[in-house]
Order: sequence, then structure tokens, then C-alpha cells
Amino acid sequence: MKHNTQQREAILKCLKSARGPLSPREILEAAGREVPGLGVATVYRNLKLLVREGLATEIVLPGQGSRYEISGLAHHHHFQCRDCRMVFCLEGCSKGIDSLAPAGFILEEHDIVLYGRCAECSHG
Amino acid sequence: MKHNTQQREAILKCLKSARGPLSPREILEAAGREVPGLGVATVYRNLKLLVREGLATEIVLPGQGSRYEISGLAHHHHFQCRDCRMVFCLEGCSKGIDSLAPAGFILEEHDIVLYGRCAECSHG
DNA sequence: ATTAAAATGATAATAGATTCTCAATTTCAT
DNA sequence: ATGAAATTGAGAATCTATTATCATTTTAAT
Repeated sequence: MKHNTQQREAILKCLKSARGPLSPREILEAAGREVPGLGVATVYRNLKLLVREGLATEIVLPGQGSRYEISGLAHHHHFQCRDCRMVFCLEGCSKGIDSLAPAGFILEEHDIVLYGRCAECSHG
Repeated sequence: MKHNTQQREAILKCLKSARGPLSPREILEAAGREVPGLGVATVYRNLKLLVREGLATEIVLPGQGSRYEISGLAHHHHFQCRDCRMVFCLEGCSKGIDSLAPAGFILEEHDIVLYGRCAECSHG
């Protein structure tokens, strides 16, 4: 990453203003509004680059391709709306998760995903 | 599902004796030991069938293809070993998950996945 | 302004999982 | 034991997400 490009800036800006991790497609659409003609390959290339540089973090939910969110957020989990399919970052974390691991197992990490309807889609 | 086949029986038996959801590949290998020559298509066909009949349940972890476990188990979650990649069913569920949903959001379901080392791989 | 390196966009290519096709085999009611 | 219906196995085909290719454009140091 030697040169700054408007494409990369636009992608980063998207991630910063998002309420949750975005899919490459969502990023293509959003950043494409700022940089017309933006191509898929560029989105993927830059996401990979941003992750490598530590500026973005890859988020994977069950049954879907990777999403990306801005790095540096505190430990948190996600909520996916079953209507609009959007993913939102949540705050905090449920206690007592560690106790779910069976004896003899070493727990290193955990993921929690909530599913339901977001405020808008729950007819807000 | 009009005819019972040894293939289907073998697949079902695998699911019943497993400690967690199995991938089609794992099932192919395990059931293939009982029914030599077992084909992938047959595994997929029967899994689909078993799910339709309510005998098996599809489980999807982040970044991986579907796995299948026997139906009827109580609410539970899973642990994936980062070494052997095997997935294990856990018991119980962490309290307070519901409180993670933001105001205005309707929570319908949740998934929890723990990652780490299973008893065997943690050098047991 | 010039230029070499970096980055882009269009599209082809790849990869992995799952499904389809179809001839051959198996199941089970008779 | 027989035969129609169901199922199977091998391999081709499909689908989706991501990556590679490459000619063209952009960046930024000079």
C-alpha cells in the first residue's frame, strides 16, 4: 500500500460509518456511489489489504461470505436481521460463556450471533 | 422415502453415535466404512431427505459448509476444535443472551460457537 | 511535467460445496 | 421369484464467492 486511492478511501469510509460489518457487495454498492465505476476486484483487493494492515477485520457469520468491519472495536457480537439481512454490531457480551466448555477442553474464543428483526424491519 | 436402504441406515447411525454435527465428508467417510462404495451424492440426498423428514438437523458454523446432527436434542450450542476441526455439542446455554439485543430489535434466535482445543487435541 | 511503480476495472479463471443426470442396482409388495 | 418404483454411484454440471490476468489509468516523487 504505497499509494492512496479514492477507491480505498471510499471503502474505508464506508466501514467507518457502518453500523455493522458489511459484505463486499454492500461495500461495492455503497462505495460505488462515491467512486462510480468501482469494480468488485478492487473491493476485494482493498479489503484484503486493509485486513492485512490491521485497519479492517473480517467477520464471518454462519452460511454467508465474509463481511468486514472497522478494526479496534471492543469485544462484541452481532445481530442479523432476517428481513433485510443487515448485520449490526452489539454491545457487551453475555457472562458465563466460558462455563459452557466441557472439562478438558481449552476455550480460546467464542462467537455469538443473534437473529431476528432489526428496529426498522420490526415495523419501526 | 419409501424404501429403507443400508446407505440411509448407515448415515443415520453415524449421526446418532456422533458427539456433534458431522460434515457430509465426515459422514461419507464414517458411513462408507459400513457401506463400501457409498457415494457423495447419496450422502447429500439422504441428508436432505432426513432433514425434510425431521430426523436430522442442519447446523452451520461460520465459514464452513453445513453439518448435520440428529434431531430432538435439547437447546444447545457447539464447540469447534481448531486442531482436529471436529465439532462437539455442548450442554446448556449462557444466560443473559437476550439482553444483548438493542431496544427495538426483535430477538428470535441465537447461535453460540466456542473455539479452542478439544480434550484429545489439548494433548489429553 | 515526467515517469516508474502502484492500482484499477473488466473479465476470465478458480475453488469448494452441492446438485443433476442417467444407466445400473436394490427394495419390497405381490 | 417377479417387476415396478425407489435408490444408488460416477461423474458432469452448477452455483457462488473470491482470485488472477492484463491492458489501461492513477499516484506521487522527482
